[in-house]
Amino acid sequence: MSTSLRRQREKLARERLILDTARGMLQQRGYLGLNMDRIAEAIEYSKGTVYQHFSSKEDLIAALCIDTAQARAEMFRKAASFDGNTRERVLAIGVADAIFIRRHPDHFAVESILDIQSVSEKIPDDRRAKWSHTKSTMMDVLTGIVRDAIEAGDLVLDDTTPLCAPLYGLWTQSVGHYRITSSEPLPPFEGLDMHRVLWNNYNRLLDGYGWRPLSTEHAFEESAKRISAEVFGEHVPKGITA
Amino acid sequence: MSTSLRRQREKLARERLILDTARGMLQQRGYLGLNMDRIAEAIEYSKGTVYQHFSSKEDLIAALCIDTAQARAEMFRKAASFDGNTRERVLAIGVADAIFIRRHPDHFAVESILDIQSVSEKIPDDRRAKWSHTKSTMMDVLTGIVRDAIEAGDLVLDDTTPLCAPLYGLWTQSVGHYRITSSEPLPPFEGLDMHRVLWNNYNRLLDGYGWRPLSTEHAFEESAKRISAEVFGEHVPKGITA
Amino acid sequence: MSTSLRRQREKLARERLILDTARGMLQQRGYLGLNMDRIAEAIEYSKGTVYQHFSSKEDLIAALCIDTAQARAEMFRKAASFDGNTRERVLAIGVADAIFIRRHPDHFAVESILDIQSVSEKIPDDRRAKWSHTKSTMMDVLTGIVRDAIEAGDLVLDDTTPLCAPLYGLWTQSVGHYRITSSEPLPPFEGLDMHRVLWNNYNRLLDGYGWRPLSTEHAFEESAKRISAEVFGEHVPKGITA
Amino acid sequence: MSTSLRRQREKLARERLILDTARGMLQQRGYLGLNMDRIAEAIEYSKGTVYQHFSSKEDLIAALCIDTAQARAEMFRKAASFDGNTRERVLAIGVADAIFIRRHPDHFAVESILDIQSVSEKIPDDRRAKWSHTKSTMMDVLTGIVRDAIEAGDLVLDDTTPLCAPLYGLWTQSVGHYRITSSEPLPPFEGLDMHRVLWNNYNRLLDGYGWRPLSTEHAFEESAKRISAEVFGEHVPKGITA
DNA sequence: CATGAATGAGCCTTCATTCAT
DNA sequence: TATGAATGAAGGCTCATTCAT
Repeated sequence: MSTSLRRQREKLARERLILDTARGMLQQRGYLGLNMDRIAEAIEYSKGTVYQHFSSKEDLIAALCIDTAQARAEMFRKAASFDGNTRERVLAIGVADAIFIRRHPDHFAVESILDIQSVSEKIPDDRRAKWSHTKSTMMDVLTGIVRDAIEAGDLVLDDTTPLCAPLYGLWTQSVGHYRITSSEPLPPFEGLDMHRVLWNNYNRLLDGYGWRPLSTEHAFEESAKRISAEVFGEHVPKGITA
Repeated sequence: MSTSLRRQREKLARERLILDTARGMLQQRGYLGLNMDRIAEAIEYSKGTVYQHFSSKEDLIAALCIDTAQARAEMFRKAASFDGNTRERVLAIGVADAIFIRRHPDHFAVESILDIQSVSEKIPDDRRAKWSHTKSTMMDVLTGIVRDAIEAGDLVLDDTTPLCAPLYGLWTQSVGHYRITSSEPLPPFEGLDMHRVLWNNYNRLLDGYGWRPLSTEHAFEESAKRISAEVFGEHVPKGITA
Repeated sequence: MSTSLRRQREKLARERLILDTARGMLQQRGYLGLNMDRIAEAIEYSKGTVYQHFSSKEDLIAALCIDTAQARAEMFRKAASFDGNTRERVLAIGVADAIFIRRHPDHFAVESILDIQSVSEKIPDDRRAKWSHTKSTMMDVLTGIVRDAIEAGDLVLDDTTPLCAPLYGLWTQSVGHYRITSSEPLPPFEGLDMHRVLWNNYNRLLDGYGWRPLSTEHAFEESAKRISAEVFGEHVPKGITA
Repeated sequence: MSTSLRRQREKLARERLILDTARGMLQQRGYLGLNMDRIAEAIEYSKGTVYQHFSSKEDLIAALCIDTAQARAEMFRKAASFDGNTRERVLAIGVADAIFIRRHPDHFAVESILDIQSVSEKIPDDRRAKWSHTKSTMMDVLTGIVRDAIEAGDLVLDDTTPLCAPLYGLWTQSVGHYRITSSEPLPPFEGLDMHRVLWNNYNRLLDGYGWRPLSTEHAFEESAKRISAEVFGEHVPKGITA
């Protein structure tokens, strides 16, 4: 029946509305400022209605996280499919992440809430499964690039180094960079463009792995510009180019 | 008078007791699981007594953070004074941090609480000042090593690269590593020794900077063993050596 | 819909219940004896419900004050419209106030709480506005009578005497009388009917102003009886007549 | 022994110190802002010491009240002994009170605290007795003047009017004036010099009683100036003269 | 006598969740 | 299905008072 189809659509739209509202609140007032009353008021529906979509506050936060992580995964997928050499493609991930952080500056903070045990245990199983799946999807994209690089001979890893090692280097830097820049800058970093330093460190690390072409052999800033424009239709994020 | 000296000692001991108890709670139940009632009950003193030491819950958390950060700074200082080349000394910091993380697996989680605005604004000025000072101290140790490396000719940085750039690479990896390992491991990393991967990435990054001696020129695993033993009187942390 | 109308009614009834309960508590145990827990218990609703009506303890006290002040204003309005000469009308206000004090012996004590700065600053803006408005309304009634008296030639004020001067004389006596009688009576007043003394002093003051007819020219006790009966449907308060 | 005499002196001095400190606190931060911790800190003695002087917070407040009331009684006594006619002497009390209010603007607020039952019942018997005695003393001075006035033929009261009636008119106005001026001024009173209005009303009331000489027969403003200067060594308080 | 650490009842307020309508 | 009034456990904080030293 078309009625139920319309209902279906409306339900999805309301779910979107709740998520977007909650995200805004989280950004502005932090975890402690997020509460079900305020959400209900902001979306102009009742609290009961919110609970029809999300079984608990924790469930809502998990949904929020998954929602953003899916957007991130999609960006990574696009980045990985950039038409260039493998080193360009791995850097495309870096570009994607820089853009993502700019778009969702609060994502990691929300994510870290899910690691709190008392929160985590209230997430329904189906939601938890979806969360795992989303993260896996994201990692698969990344390991795919490394595999391609090895196949293409751009990267050579010795037997004791796992496939994901270079990825882990990029990953830790990205996460750490997010954490560090979300506090007050420490004196030695004050006034510096840390995004740029991060980008350079990506290259130093990959150079250290000997992933070809090295940063001394290729103008990756040019690549970054092309990736931003072609893949994401945006200007290259501040910091990646001088 | 000896009486007041004893009082002084008892006060310090109780402060220790509160901090240790609170730390344990934070580890087990997160920020929301930490509450003044529970602490008072656990230490078998009244709530009022807790408040005589810390003016608010936030003040207590800040004190907790400073307490651990001071231990970390002290470890960094010791590491930096290791009698070896500059590259060994910078890796000594990595060793120190690995040991620190093993000893205080919850530190960064606590630290991130202080970045929440609603928390931060309740920290008394004197405590806040101490917190800043502790962080600065720590960074000074690190920049000192880079300066020494440049002076000794072990490291050459071009004009566009700030002094702290290689540090930032290590720093982001350390922080990111902590964040990542505090959640469930993702599939590609499952079963791997991520400490070891981290340690290798430190070396790859420094190799990428051309910081001499390169990891291909020196057996840093040996250095790590010596550092652990000589500086910290411990076995080298799991992961740094194969 | 009739459902929501009933809800509306119930809500108002509960608000009444809370106010009346709180008033009783304030009377019996003072500001410090008024607490939200006790109120909730007394009305047999939960604390949360009380807070759905009044956003804070201070808000509740303000509401209490406004509630009673509105009753007072209404009594003043009725008194002022008494069909008699202007001096009778101004005394009608005195009669009204005597009845009011008998009905609400605690009102001024509550009112004085609102003057405490720490209390005042927690009153929400809308409530504060209503409070101001209520007080203004009351004063307008009073100045109206003076204006009428001057117009009718019953009262002549020289240039240096403001319109509200005789009012202020009545006002201060009323407020002072309230304050004084709420403590233990002092020796010279012991056993006396202070209401009667107050009433006489009203007349002496108005005589001092030459407000016609003077108390020597008119039997105001008779007027008081009529006012009590006709305007308020009550016996004249004890004290006004011998 | 002279030692114990010195002790005695020191004790009295400390009692003064505590009272003065407490008074200041009450003025600045109200009843809720007055607490034993803060007092002890301010006087730089320990809490235990404060409790050696006053058995409870309520006892302290009562002592505070008595202390100020004694000063007031003393001022009244001086005023009553002014060398003039009885009407001048009764107005001297008004002048005294105006000066008193200027010196101790918070006195009545403190006094009203003692009327709260839960406070009152914690006052030790000896303190309570002293409080009663102080108030009686004050009233005796006043009734003395009325008695003198009747004896001198300046005032004639009919049989139904108690001796203290005119006094009560002044008293209520004084107390009411204090209460009213301690809140925000209401619109009709805004911008007016209410002290002056009060003073005029004193005269109107006494004129209403026919207390000779009437305000039309004598320049009481001149008397007020003399009283202020001769009795209290101060300028006449603002308001009493134009 | 003086001290001040310790106490703990008491208070205000918040907010996730339920459920009758 | 939507509503939102009602709930009540939970938690942060204060402060008068006591008492061992």
